[in-house]
Amino acid sequence: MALRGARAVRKVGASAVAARDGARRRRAASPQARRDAILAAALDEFSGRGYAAARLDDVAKRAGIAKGTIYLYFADKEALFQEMVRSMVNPILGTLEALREVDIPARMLVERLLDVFVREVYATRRKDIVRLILSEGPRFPALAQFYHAEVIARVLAIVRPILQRAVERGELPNDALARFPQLIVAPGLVGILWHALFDAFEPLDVPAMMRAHLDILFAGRGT
Amino acid sequence: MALRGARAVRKVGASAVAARDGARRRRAASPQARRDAILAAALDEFSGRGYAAARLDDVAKRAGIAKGTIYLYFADKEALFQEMVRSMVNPILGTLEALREVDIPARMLVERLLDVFVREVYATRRKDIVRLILSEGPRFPALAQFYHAEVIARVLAIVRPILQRAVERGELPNDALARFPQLIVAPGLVGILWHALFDAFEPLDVPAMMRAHLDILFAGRGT
Amino acid sequence: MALRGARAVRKVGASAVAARDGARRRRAASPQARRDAILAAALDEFSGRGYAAARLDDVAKRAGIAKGTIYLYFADKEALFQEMVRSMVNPILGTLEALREVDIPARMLVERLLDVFVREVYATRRKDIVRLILSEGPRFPALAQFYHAEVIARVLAIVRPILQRAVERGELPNDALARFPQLIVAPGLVGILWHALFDAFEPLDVPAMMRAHLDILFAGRGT
Amino acid sequence: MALRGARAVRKVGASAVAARDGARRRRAASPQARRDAILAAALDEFSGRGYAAARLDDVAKRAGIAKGTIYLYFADKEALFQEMVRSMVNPILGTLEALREVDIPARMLVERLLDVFVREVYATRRKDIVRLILSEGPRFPALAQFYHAEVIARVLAIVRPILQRAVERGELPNDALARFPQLIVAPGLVGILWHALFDAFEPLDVPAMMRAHLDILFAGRGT
DNA sequence: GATGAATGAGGGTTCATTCAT
DNA sequence: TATGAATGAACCCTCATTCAT
Repeated sequence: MALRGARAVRKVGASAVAARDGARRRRAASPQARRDAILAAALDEFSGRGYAAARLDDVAKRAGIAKGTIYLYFADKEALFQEMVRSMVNPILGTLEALREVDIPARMLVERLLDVFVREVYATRRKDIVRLILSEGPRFPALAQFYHAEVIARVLAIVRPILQRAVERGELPNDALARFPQLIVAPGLVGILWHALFDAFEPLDVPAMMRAHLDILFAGRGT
Repeated sequence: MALRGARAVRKVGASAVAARDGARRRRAASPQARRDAILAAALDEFSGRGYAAARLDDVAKRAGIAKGTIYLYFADKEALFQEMVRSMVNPILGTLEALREVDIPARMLVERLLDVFVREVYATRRKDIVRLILSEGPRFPALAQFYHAEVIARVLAIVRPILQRAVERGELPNDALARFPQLIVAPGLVGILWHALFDAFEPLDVPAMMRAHLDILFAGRGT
Repeated sequence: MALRGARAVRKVGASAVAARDGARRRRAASPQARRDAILAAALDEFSGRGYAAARLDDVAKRAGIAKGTIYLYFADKEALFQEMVRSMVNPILGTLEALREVDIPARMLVERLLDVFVREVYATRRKDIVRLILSEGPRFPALAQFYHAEVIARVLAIVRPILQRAVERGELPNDALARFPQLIVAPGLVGILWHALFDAFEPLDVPAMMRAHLDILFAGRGT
Repeated sequence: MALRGARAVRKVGASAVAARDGARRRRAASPQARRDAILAAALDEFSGRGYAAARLDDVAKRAGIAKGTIYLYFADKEALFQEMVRSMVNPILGTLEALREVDIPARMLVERLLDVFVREVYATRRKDIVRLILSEGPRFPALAQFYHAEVIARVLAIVRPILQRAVERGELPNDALARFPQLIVAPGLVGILWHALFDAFEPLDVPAMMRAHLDILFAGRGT
């Protein structure tokens, strides 16, 4: 108590920019709004430092709340992390269902898929979520499983039959894509990772790369 | 599991000798051998837990040495990490140079590239290095820069002119690959990440996917 | 168990209403009734976990009120604890006065005392109060003093002259009991503590032990 | 580091008297000596504050070591507590065996028992151990079981047959003590608890009380 | 060089207490 | 008066780093 001044010193990392303590908040934020603020702060901190190095102290500061408040909304650090990821992934699941149109030409399907990816993932904070899943997934099997079941498997289930039919109809030169639809989004991952790692040294025009990717997938079959 | 057991009290008494089980013999290992043992142990621990969660204690145990010994070879945890990555990346740089053959058909170049990737990266511990760079790179800009400069930029420099020439000669249906050679290895990354994240739920035959990828890149142009 | 479950996130939303299960109805309980409910809940929690480990949160849940309400009735955790003890001790003080009958034979006095102990203390929640005083007393000198002044000293003041007179009249073989009347209740404490600690391993028939104790105190002097 | 001065302030409780930080210790204390120092400090802190309220920080200061050092010798706070209790109880187990003399008169046995109690328990730190077991036992069933099995049951096993024989030989006026040998030590517990709770208000001559107890147990049968 | 006991800053988590509603 | 979300000090425990041997 008497030490307040001294103890308050403590070097404040860059992530503490948003700190706003000292101000008696206690404003009438709805529980949902407060939960969302914590999730948003968590996204920043987790994607900025990685799960292990992120500090709940910084999450709290960034969310404009006290550290203990986090525990009113989430059981612990791990739960906060996983729920944050899920909260970012869930809204896109509906979008995926919109792709489920049986009689669409393969090319149109792939175009839509890449378009959704660029606009809903690459251009948003979701690209950080994808990076977090790729980085932390091995330590959070539940999360990897969730992402596989809810996103990957679902997309594959939609895409595979359509590509298969396209192969049978001769719309595709071979069955490569039908057998490995993962190839469709591979450049998307490269885009996300390149952006996080190498953009400072050599920028990459990811949307243009995605279009080039499309040109390759449907080469010579008219644009 | 064996590592977990360490959570019990580290008995300080005479029984501590037995704690060094699994350790290499106490023979007078050459400094180089000892350094290599530390690097090998570091690779295991870092790729198993991630940088932040890896414990130098475990690295030491795995290397069969005392914790303090690590500091005789490396300045600190971060230096160990970075030097470990570099030590894994360096040996492949020579292999890359071998690709520098001016007058090679584009397809053959790409085939060799993918082959090198599968055999020298995907089938080895280097796949873990790639994962570590992708995961930890944002926190280690020096490492990202190193990897970009020594591997990425180098490969691009080799590949781009050859693809460019192939385009000019009409060997490729469009210039997509020449403009974004990143597309060549994109499936490789997917392979590595899928293997680490989703193989338990849905296995993926990565070599087969790479061949399928090749089929797409050079579709209709004969196998 | 039910309390343990609380460790999960305290859901903040609408579902919080259901969290008040087991709680008394929301009728306009009189302040006295509410105070009593808190005291009863406090007894349960304090005697179950000890002072330091008891959580006011759990006291509130058990009393069917909100945590903050406790502070409308008690200054803080310590005050709640001390007042709870006092509220349990006070009712027995009258009973003690009933012992103050000047011309009673020593044996009858002791019999009554032990009988009161067994029926009013050992057979009731007051045994937990005694345990709490014994356990926490050193950290709550005010409580120890209160208990000594209100119970111990009072009983001693009643008992001593009667035993003294019995010695003088030759009704007792020696003055041991007159000098140390504490010996009368010593087995009572053993009964309480044994019950709390060792009953699971070796049950003890405390009332029978108290009768045996009486046989010893007045050995050979007829039942 | 830069905060050293400021951080060092922090109100220092009475229990920190033995603190000696600042002085580069690292002297050649044997592991056993250091372990013992921790156990001694733990005894002080636990018996002074109770298990829950004792701070490992204070234990460390009192032992003249850093906080983390405790964890080199004990798995966690609970292990420290339990091992401390066991380390205090174990040395007396041999003494108990010395009581195992088959053909000893009942009175002599009881005298020895009470004598051991006064000299080995009441007059030593072991009285605090007994208090801790009585206070914390319900929260540490393993400890209660250990104490019951190693001390209580053992003493009972020694004492009961001898008392039984004494009853058969007519050396005792009744079988009360043979059936409830707990009555022998009951005053001992009262002595310990009184000392901790009420000595400040009304001192109690415990050794004298034990002798008076003996007078009662063997009343009229000669001193 | 090698060791590993010791250090102590750091961070996750708990919970008594406050106070706006 | 009653509520319970919010607060933040306190405390257990971990682990990178040091250094006497």
